[in-house]
Amino acid sequence: MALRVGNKSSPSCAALTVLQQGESAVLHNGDAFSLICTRPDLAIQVHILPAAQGPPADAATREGTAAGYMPAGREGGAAVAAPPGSAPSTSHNSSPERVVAPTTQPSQQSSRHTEASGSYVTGDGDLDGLSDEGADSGRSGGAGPGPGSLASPVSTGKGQRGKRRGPGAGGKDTARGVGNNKPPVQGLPPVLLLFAGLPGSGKSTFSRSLQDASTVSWVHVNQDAINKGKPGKREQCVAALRAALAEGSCCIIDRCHLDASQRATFLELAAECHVAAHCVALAIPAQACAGRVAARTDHPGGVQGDNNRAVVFRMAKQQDSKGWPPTAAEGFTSVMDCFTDSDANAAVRAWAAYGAAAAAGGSGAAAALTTATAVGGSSEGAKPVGAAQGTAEAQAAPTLAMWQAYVAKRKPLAAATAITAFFKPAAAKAAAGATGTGAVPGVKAMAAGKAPAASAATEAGPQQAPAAGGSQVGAARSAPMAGAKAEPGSAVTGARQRGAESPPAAEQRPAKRPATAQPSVGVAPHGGGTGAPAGKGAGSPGSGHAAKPNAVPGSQQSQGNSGGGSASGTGAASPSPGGGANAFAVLMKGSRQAAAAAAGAKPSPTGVARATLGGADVDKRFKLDSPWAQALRKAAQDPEGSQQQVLHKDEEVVMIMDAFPKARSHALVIARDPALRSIADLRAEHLPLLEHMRQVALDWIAKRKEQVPGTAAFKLGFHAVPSMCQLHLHVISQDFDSPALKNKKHWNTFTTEFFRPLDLVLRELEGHGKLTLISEAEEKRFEGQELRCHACGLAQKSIPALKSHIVACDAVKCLPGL
DNA sequence: GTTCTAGAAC
DNA sequence: GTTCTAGAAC
Repeated sequence: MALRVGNKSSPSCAALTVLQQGESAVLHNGDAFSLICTRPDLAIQVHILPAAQGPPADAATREGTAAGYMPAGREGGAAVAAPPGSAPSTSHNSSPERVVAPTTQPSQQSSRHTEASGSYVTGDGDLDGLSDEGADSGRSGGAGPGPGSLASPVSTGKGQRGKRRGPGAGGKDTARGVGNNKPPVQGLPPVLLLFAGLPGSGKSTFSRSLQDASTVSWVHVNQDAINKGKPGKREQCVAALRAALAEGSCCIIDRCHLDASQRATFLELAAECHVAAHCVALAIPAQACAGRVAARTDHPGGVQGDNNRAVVFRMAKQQDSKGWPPTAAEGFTSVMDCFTDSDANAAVRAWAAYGAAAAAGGSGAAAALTTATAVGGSSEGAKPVGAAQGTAEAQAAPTLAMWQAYVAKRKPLAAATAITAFFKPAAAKAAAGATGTGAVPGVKAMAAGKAPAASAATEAGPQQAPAAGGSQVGAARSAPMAGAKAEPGSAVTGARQRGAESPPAAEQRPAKRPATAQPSVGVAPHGGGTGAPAGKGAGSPGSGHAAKPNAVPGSQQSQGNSGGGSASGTGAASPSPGGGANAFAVLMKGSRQAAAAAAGAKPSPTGVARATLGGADVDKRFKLDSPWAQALRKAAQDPEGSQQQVLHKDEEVVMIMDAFPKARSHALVIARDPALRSIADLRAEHLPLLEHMRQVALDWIAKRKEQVPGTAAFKLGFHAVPSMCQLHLHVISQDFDSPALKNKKHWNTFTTEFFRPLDLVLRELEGHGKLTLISEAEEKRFEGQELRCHACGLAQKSIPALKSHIVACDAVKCLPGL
């Protein structure tokens, strides 16, 4: 089936390419709607889905709030109950596996999982997951507490709002796991819930919240306290879990689990016990985790205090190479990605619902189906997926459905006309094989370089196994039960098997993209790939920016706006089945206008959409009218007249060296459009320009690295509050070795959230149509933050001390970046 | 954005 | 003595 849409460089065209190769893709057309395309059996289906509603993810993490989840039901509790039609679940194959892994959390989590400090090794119980070398180096770093500090007598039960958990009525004293005094529910299959996340990501808090909120028996096993309240061995955890599962209790295994091999241990256990293994990945930004670790005083493993900040940052840098993020392909029935505390809250609520119906005497399976129906769409043309009713997987369906509803709600906006998800439908391979349209080389690579693949599927009929339904952009990713693999040859199995092959290698993921402390949101699964590989040309289809719009306050004007030509109307509308060419027509009809309209942007007389905050206001806020602030504007207009070396010049941009470089290599790519005075003027229509700016920067970086061997990694980004008029992209090496870097503000404007990485700017523009400016309070906070090494996180007392540290810091040499 | 200055803090 | 901060001026 031949469909021609757009041009070769358009994401939609790329999607069609995928379709024609037997793949499926999910397009998100700005704010207006999402387009789901599939061809599981070579019969292309196109569905226009209403734009998901709801506010963007909260800014809790952006603000660096401490862990501590709100009680279940507080934060839109009712809303997550999957209002009919509100969640455009599209499911078709049961296990759309993400092909692409995240970046992200961007930045904070990248690189190899090298050494961990002694505190981490013992404290978080990953002793068996670390090399001796790593452990040793960590210990030598002195970042962690000594063995003596591990003597915290209390296990995971401590701090539970005053309640010391004891053995539950149902025999919760499983080894040394801590139960919640609730009996196992007859007939409710236990599940194993594996947590993964950095120290300080909130794993234990999650456990306590879940144990409190749930009506069924949950046993919390934490290696930090498995040995009579002290850190123990993995084997002890396994034994405790085995016992608890045998008793019918649901179990939580609370370890960092950044390493896939460590997770495998517990997946094997789940298989052995014939229970489903689910994962909750707490991908909270490392900066926030470090802050929590620094502040806490009651960690049983002693991973606490200011000295352990560095532990978090080190682990964050290392986790990619160890198998982060967790994927359903590993064997998890689902993976929930939590990027914010709100996400975690929702996940708690979702898991607290597990077994609720059964506990109340109802039918878990019926509840599952009911919930699934609520979030599912019609099933025209979709084949039912093998339901696993009666299994833990089926029982978990309401949980997953709630999560999917939450994800759909929290992520109303995805990348404008960008492909955000790929998966191979089960039938595609077979069909492709039958018709000779199998995937061609490059498809997987393309997908691997793209944004994080959200769970995507086509239709989730009421008769389907709810747990199998992937959400439109859900962060819950389904996979087969660890202990009950789907039948060979089934649709489910096919998808899963391919999924298992799909996760890109760490080096393929965009983890090396500019790191950032941007703790916003998270919408896209796993932090979303920040897009195409750094070297990818601007013409690459769907630049692949992760569908992870920043959770920025004040950007809710787009909420509820599914218009822009979408025939789907309001968010409550049901997905439009079929659609076919019409859908594509709508897709291509003014997607940009739709996005702009949704973002509330109004075209100016010059055709440039102005910020909601008027131009004059922006200028006043940014102080762009000062005479001294016009240097870059003049350079844009008259590059030759600039005193700075012109590195590049074309009709759209001028690149010059920064007059006061804050690193050995520090240049600016300046937009020449006079209408672009600052980032406040950016709109979705400027995405191509930004891609061009990126490419110009990348080209220069490549040359620079040849000229200056040993140059540190580069990052690209904008200052949240620019001082100089005219939009300019900073291109800066991470050595920060420069006499012009003199004070705290200089440092923090490049190493805190004041620095807005290009990737995140692109993402926000894709998702929201414009950028949300930080408040003056945030501006001051960022500028005034204490000095910390951007690589290891250690605090420094002064700029001279910081500079000395940077020179000696090994972590600087391993910094991710371009 | 910068430099310069003065005073405070270490 | 060194460093930081704030304000003024550019």
